[in-house]
Amino acid sequence: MSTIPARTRIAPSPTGHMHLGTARVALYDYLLAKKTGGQFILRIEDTDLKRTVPGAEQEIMDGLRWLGLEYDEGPDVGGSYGPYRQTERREIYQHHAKILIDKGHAYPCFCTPEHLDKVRQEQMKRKENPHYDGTCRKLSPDEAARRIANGEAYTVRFKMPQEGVTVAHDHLRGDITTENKQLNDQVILKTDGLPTYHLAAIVDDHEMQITHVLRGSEWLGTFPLHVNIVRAFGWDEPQWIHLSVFLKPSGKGKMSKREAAAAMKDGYSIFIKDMQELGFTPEGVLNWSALMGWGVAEDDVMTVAQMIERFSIDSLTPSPAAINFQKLDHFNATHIRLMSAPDLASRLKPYFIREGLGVDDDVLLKIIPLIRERLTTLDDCVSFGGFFFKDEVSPLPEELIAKGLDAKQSAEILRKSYEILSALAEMSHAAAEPPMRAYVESSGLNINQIFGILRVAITGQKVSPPLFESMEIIGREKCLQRIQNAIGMLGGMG
RNA sequence: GCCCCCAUCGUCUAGAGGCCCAGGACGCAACCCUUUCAAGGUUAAGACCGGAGUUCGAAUCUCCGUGGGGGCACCA
Repeated sequence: MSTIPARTRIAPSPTGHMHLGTARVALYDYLLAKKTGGQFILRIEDTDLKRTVPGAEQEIMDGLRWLGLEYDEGPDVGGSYGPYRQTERREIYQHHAKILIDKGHAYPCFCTPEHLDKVRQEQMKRKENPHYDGTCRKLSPDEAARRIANGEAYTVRFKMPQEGVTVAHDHLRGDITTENKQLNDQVILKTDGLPTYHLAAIVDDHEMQITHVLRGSEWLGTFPLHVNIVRAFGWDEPQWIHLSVFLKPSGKGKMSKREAAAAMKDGYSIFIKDMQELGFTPEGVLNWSALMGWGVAEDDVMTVAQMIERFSIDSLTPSPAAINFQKLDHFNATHIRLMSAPDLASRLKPYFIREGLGVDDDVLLKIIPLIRERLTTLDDCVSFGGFFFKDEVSPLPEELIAKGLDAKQSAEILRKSYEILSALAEMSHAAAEPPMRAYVESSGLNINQIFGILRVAITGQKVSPPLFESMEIIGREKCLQRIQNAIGMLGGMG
């Protein structure tokens, strides 16, 4: 394991909602930085003005913070390698584009988008690979200078080698060899004076002294370009690590808008901003996404601290991974069970409030042991424990009638229960259960029938936390009142 | 079409030539526990894409197929 402190970065573009893929790369970046005592950096890649959406940058920062992936340097926290927003680094890129031109590694291109489009069409018609035809590569520096002076709009293209091969080294995949004739003279500086990703990322990674570049495998296609740019500058390369992509749950193709919508219908999402609302925890989301692309042999339930402990870029996997939301449920539920009661209580409170329930903090703390292992997502607390915070419950009359009994018999059971329970000074678990069990014994009825009716009367629902523990928390008066109400409902049914 | 990448249970993965008639996790099934629902415990079923090599020996190395994924923009 390398002991050199790693500087890693997550470099999202603010063009839409922050999704799972970004979160997972950020996690690995974070783990590597923390593991080695280095820094984790947020850099906003906003060079495409047309695609930038307002609020997206904030969503990224909120998302990272919600996950607990605090960055050491970034647009809103500063740092000694800023600015951390690429639109604020315009001159840096222009300067570097000029260096490349002066070194003969790049050239101004005056071709219009229309012309380029036409060339591309013709190439495709001839069944050739679409590529830049090299018109401006042949221009003499003098002529190029003259046309620039003339005020002609131009881009800057990187001059790719045309013969031989480019060998790029990826940490997970080894050497990736590409024939240079397959490569293309890509635009690195646009007519608007802003760089494309290819220039911006390379320059920034160097200037910000990034040691490890973790990114999606969708960048493999332009990987040779990137290493050629680094080499043209004469810089040292960072360690390149191309991660696997996420596939949709079926494993057929990557997540699409349509797929994201389908997930939402099932109560899942690939967007970080939705996660909290859906009741997922940062711990669960992190643990889950960490394991898609990271091979851990055993003991796969991990806190972030444990992940830092065990993380290694060598154990990352290069193959595509199908998203499995059931596993998210599992990790989420597991981490909920691992939380301390006060911690869980504070996280649950907003979900009760969201449902318009008034939360008594003492009661909330008391119900934690009762509902904790029943929760898959945090918002499940409402269905399992909402009745604790209501004055009255409204059971469905038909649910008050146990299987095999009629309304009259059920009402009789409730009356008898009332008699037993009202005789108690306190509605404690210890006091209430023995006489009720004795009653079940003597009645000749099934325990599920009697406790079931009582459960519906007390909690208003057929499925609930354990009955007597619940009754203890609800309290004597309220319990007796609820039983009365239920008897009333049954009476009304004739 | 061209280029690149990937390939172990349904899914996520362990496995870096003999420790593997392949281990863990999710899910699934059964049983135990049990006042409902969970949780927990025990058990079961379930995979090395195919074919050639290399080797005494291959899930592990090589090649060829096949399948899957990604890319081929003045987007990232």
